[in-house]
Amino acid sequence: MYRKVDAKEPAKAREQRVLSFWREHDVFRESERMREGSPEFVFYEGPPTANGRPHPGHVLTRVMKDVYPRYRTMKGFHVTRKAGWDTHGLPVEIEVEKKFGISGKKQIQEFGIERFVQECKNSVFTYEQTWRELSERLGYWVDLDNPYMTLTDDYIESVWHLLKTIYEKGLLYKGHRVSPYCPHCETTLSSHEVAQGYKDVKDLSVTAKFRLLDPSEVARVFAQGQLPDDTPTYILAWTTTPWTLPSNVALAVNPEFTYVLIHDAAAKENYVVAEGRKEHYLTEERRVVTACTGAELAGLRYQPVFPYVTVDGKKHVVVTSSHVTDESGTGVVHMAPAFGEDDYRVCQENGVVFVNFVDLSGHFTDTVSDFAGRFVKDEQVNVDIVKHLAARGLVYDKGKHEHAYPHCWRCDTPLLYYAIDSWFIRMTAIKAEVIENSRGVHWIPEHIRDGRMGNFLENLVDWNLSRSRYWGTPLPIWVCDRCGRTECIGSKAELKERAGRLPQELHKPYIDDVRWTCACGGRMERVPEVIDVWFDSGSMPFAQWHYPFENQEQFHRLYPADYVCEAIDQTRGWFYSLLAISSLVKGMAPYKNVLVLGHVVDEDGKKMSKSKGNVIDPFEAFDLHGADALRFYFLVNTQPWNSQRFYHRAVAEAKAKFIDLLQNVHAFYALYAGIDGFCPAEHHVPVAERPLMDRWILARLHDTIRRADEALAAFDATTAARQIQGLVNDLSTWYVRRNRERFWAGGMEADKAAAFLTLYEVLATVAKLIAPLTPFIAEELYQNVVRSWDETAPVSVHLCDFPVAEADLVDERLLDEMDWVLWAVESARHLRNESKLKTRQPLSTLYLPQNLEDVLGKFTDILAEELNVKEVAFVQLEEIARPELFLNLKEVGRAYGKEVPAINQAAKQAAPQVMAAFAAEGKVELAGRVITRDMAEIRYHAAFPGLIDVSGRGFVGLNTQLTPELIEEGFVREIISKMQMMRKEVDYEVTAKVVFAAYGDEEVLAILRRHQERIARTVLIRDVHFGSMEGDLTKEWDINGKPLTLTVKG
RNA sequence: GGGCCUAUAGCUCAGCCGGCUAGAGCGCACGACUGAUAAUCGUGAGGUCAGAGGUUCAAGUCCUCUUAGGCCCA
Repeated sequence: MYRKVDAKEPAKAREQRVLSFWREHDVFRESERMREGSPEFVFYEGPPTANGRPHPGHVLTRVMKDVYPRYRTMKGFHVTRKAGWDTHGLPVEIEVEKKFGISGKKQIQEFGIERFVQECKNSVFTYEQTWRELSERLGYWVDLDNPYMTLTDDYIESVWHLLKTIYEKGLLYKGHRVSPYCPHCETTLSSHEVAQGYKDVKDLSVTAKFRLLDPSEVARVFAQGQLPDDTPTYILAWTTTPWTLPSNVALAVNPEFTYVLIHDAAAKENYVVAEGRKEHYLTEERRVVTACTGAELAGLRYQPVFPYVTVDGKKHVVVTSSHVTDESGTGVVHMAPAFGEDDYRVCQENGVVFVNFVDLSGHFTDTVSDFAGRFVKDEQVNVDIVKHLAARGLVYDKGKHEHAYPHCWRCDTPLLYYAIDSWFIRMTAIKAEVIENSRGVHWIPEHIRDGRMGNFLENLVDWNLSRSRYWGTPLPIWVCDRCGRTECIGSKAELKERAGRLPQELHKPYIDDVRWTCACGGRMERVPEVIDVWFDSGSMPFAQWHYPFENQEQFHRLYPADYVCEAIDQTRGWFYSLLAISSLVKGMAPYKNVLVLGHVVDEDGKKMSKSKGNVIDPFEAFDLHGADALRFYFLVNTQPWNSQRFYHRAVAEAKAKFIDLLQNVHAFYALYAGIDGFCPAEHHVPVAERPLMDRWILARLHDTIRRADEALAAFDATTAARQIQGLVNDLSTWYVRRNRERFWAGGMEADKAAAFLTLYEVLATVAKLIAPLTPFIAEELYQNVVRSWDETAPVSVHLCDFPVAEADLVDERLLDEMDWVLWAVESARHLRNESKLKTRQPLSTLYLPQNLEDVLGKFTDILAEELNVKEVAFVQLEEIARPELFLNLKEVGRAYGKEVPAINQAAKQAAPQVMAAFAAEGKVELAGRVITRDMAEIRYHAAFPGLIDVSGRGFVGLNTQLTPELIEEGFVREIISKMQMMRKEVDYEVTAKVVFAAYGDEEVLAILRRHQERIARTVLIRDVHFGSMEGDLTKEWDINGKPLTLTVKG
């Protein structure tokens, strides 16, 4: 009935067996089914993208995502675990571009948008099988057969519904965003992409002259004294992008800076620059006339350097901005709002007009009549622009400027900073609410709340929703080409009502063909953008159920989440997008508990990345150590929000210290329970009637259940894992080791039954206790220990309830007392070690403090056996030891010099009360000198033949005097030990009786004869033959220095 | 440049509300045990608690600054 356990079986084989068992009995689904109707523990799965291979970090995430749902299921909750896939976005497009060797929008258009989009769709699930396998091998239970996928029409429709809700609240608006932009690929680049493409280049730079208008105003600001009011005054501004000058609409100065007015006597004109830059603009001909602050310059109007900006509104004025520095140029920055993020912002803040004279391919529009159609980053264009200015006397200076400028990582084209039409969600309007919602969330670790997330929300900006790409959820906004009327569509039904038809799918390019006629007679056409993929994933609480079009009940039952978990980089990613959308639509946080994980790093604490080549393949780790070992390592190693080092040696260690240890105890139990055909149902020994050791390990067990339960309830699996590891370690290294003999006693006396029952109860409970943490070994243990005889028990450990700590079994006092026992054992072993007398040599007496008799008295059997002594005596220290006041001569010498000999003499003769006084007060007077604690200590010497050890907790003494009887017994133990080793080496069944033959030293043989019966009983010997014999194994031994040759035969 | 986290033995980590001589595992050396046996146990060596200053009767722990590393963002 018990399967014999091969503790050396590779973990992979064991786990494969468990996996097929789970499949066969549909255990995962059953675990959900059996809790239907129970309170819901709501878990949201953050969707990964399946077009890349999983990384060790994904293993950690999945472990932490799995543990708590499993735990809660066992605690009686229903946990819906719907998988999800994040399918849209630029990374997918780039994979397809790579596959077909194309790059950039033009080539995509040549490739065909329909074909491109279909290829994206095909590529999305490239690694789905690998991800499935990862989940399965890891024992990550999630419903991969009914996942939500962001690319389905249902999902998109739900997202549209959310967008329309936001639109109707007036929070969705169109603006511009200045982004790094490649005019060749006609796409914006992410900061990551930009960072890849910096190159040092020499660009033409120019310091242009902007003539101030309104001489009277200028005269008022600068009290320019004797200079005629009509002296032309120019503000100087330096730029490395002359092509932006035709779009100039303002000049920015720092309001805090001082600006000086420099008069050039030769040219009879004035220049304005920041004071911090003035030395670069002074010559013999020039002098500083006067100065004013940047703030005072604000509002001055100037003559535009090009005539193209004709739009009505505020333009060509001096504005202020604190971002202006005086580290280069003139301390004045020319503003072209379409071509710089700061420019755009400053112009917006100051109500200055917006113009853009460069088309999407980077060429001047017709408005710039002198340069129309020319590419702005072309060097000659910039030269021509400068010449054009120079011809009109508007160039102060020109030169070449070398700087790092970003280039497209794909096509090497210099990037433009370029204002793109963008749709925004006005997050700033609900900022206070978002912050409040976040503050109500239980962030784990807590510092995320006010730290990373809190700071991020304090600096909240509007959400730039649109992406001018192809593969994504289309922004459902239609605009009339005549009257500009806009409409946001919130469902397929609405779309059909407007357009009279639906596209074949809600993706580009199909959706772009859906048009209708506006009330004004114009044509309603969709804006070209798709949306940020973060909006997709943040919509999942709604869209995973196709809410509100279907599954209203599911949605309401499963919102908000009790638990989500991702790595820390999701703070501004998924955690934020979920929070933002929920706050916008529902006015509340979408989750209650958020576990934020650290990153998985390599052995040296470096990030694992493909480029460094230090990524450990998760599958290799599964094969090598097994999923349980991986899971346990991640759980026990450190709290999961710290970064975790991951390397094979560390996982192997976790396996050895927990999985293997437990499997060893399991093997031990299976072996002897098998031999005796032990069936727990057939025996009953009340716990109160079991030996102390049994009561102790049960107390230890139930104490651990309580602690582990508390920890898991608080999302602290690390503490739970550590508690359980401690239990398993005590079980193996103390309980089983100390009680082995009870399991191989003959028959089935009450004591033996108690031992079996106790070990059974512990193992059966541990199986359930570890089920959420290490589900494979838990199942293995449960099947063999419980299900092998109890067919009424649930089919799988994962269908069981979590163990309940029984308070009356947690005997705190007993736990405390066993701590003292272990202290005594350790101290005594230390003495054994010092005495050089091996444990097989019995000794007469172990001395322990009398005041511990109450605590240790009932454990004398255990102590005597463990330490192999005949007697445990509880005594006063003074009875067995003599104290000595031992001086630290170096310290005493430092204080009292040549008086040391006299003081030392006094110390050696110190009366007991002197020593008692020193012990109590830490100082005493010797030979007229004060001896303090740092100068002396009290040492104890054994007053009996043996050793003594005195520590803060108490003392332990070991009598090492040997008698002939003790020596003879030592020989017996030695002979038994050698015989057992031989049995093991031949590998007889543990119950097989054997024959031994012996010859050698007469004294040893005499001892063997005298104790033959006892030896035979212990070693299971049928017959001892004195002399030589043919057998299975013959060995020559050294028995305490005397030769003995043994032969064994089955 | 801003923010967050981390720093304790050769390595990986504990260390509660500030409180006895700062612990564990691994590794190393030595020893032991043995019907779990490529398992197990003990002992030993190994510490500037990153550095400096402060608060306190008392600081690894609280405060300030510095240094180094990691992460997020500009």
